[in-house]
Amino acid sequence: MALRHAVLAALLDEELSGYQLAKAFDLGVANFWHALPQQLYTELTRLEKEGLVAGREVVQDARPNKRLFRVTADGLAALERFAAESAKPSFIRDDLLVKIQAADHLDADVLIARLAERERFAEAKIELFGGLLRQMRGDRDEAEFLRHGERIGPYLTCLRGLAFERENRDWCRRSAEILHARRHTSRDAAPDTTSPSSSSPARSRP
Amino acid sequence: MALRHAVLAALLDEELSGYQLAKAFDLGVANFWHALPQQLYTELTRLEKEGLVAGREVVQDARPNKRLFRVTADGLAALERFAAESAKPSFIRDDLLVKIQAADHLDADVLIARLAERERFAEAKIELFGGLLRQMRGDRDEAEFLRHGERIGPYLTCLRGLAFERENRDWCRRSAEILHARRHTSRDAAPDTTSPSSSSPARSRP
DNA sequence: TCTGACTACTCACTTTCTTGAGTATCATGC
DNA sequence: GCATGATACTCAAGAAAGTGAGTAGTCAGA
Repeated sequence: MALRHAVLAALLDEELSGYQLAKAFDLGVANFWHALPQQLYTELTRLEKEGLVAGREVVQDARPNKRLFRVTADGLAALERFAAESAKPSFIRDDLLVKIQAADHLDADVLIARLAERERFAEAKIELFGGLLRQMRGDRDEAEFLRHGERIGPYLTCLRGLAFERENRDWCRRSAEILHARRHTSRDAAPDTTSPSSSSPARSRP
Repeated sequence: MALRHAVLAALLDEELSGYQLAKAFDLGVANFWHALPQQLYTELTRLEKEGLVAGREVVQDARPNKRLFRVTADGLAALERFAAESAKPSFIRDDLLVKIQAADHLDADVLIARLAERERFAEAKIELFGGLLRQMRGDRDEAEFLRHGERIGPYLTCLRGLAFERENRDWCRRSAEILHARRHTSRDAAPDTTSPSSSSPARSRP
C-alpha cells in the first residue's frame, strides 16, 4: 500500500478523473511513481470506500461522463502520517542497467543500440520537464519562484526528474562511447581507423 | 519475469550461493535492482530447473553447506535475447518524492527531516560506490581502465549508481534549504512584508 | 552459559502488478 | 463512410513481488 499515497499527492492540487490521473502518471508523476490506468482506477475506488478521497459525477454530453476526485481531510491526514514515517530508500529497477552489467559477455553493438534508445528517451524527458518547469514558474525566475511561489512541491520533484534524466542521458552517451572505443581497441592507438570485423575484446558472437 | 535477468547478470562473473547473491543485491546490484533473499532463492531454483544456471553443492564443516550457482550457455543465450529487446524506461518508486510532491500541504519541518535522512543515506552510498569503483579499477586510472580493463560492465553500472546518489544528495540538500528558507519568509528580505502568524506558505499545522 | 549475530536456507501466504480484452461515444482525417 | 484516436472506464486471470515465520548450526563476547 504505497501507490495510494502517490495518488493522494497527485490529487492534492486539482480535482481529477481516473483518466486524467492516468495521464498525470504518464507525465510528471512517472518520475517517482509508475502505475497503469487500471491500478489507478482500482486504487481510487478503494480510497473512496475508505473516505480518503471523495468523488463526484460530472455529466458531459460531448463525451462519456466522468468522476472527479478530490482529497478529503482524512486523506490529508493519511498523507501527513505517511510523511512522518522515515522514507524507504528509492526503489529502482532498470532493465538497461542489467544489460550493461553483463556488458563484458554480450555483443557491444546491441548494447550501444540500447544506450542510444535510452539517450533519446532521456532527451525527450528533459524537454518535457523543462517545459513543465517553465510553465509552473511562469514569468518569475527560478530562485524567486522557489522563495515565494505558492506551489513548489511539484516543482521540486520535477527538478529531481530533470536532474535524473540529464544524468541518464550523459551516462548513456559516455557508456556508448566507451563500448564503441573498445571494439576498435585491438588495432590502433590514436582513435580508430575502423577495423573490418572480428577479434575485438567486446566480441560479437559467432 | 525480469528479476531472472538481474540474477543472471549478477552471476556472470562469479559463482555465488543464494546467500552471497543476496549480499550482492544489498550492495551494488541494489542500484538497479532490488530483491529480498527469499525472492532470490526462489528465482535460483526456477532458473536451475530451466537449465539457465547450474548449481553444485559445496560441503563445509565450519558452516552449513551451500550451493554455488553459475550461468550456463543457455543462461547466457537468454541474457542475449533479453539484451536484444529494447529496454523499458527505468522504473522508479520513491516515497520521498511523493512526500515532497505534497510539500505545499504538509509540515515543512517533517519534510526537512526526511530530506536530511535521505541525504545521509545518499552520502553513505556515495562512499560505498567510490570504494567499489576504486577496488574494481585497482591502480589504473579510470580512463585507462575503461579503455582496456577486462570487466567494465559492473563498473559502468556502478558509475551510474554513483551519479544517481550524488544527484540525490544535492537535490535533498537544496530542497531542504528551500523549504527552510520559506518558513522564515514572512519576515525578511525584499519582497513581502506580510502577516504575523497565519497564511504563511509552508504552514506548520495547528 | 546465554545472547545475539552470521551463515545458509525453506515454506506458506498475501498483496501488487501486469496483460489482455471489452464497452461505448464522439471527433478527425482520408 | 470508414478507420483512427481520444475520452472514460471495467473485469478477469495470471505472474511477480513482498511478508512473516521457521530451521539449524557456528562463533564471539558479556
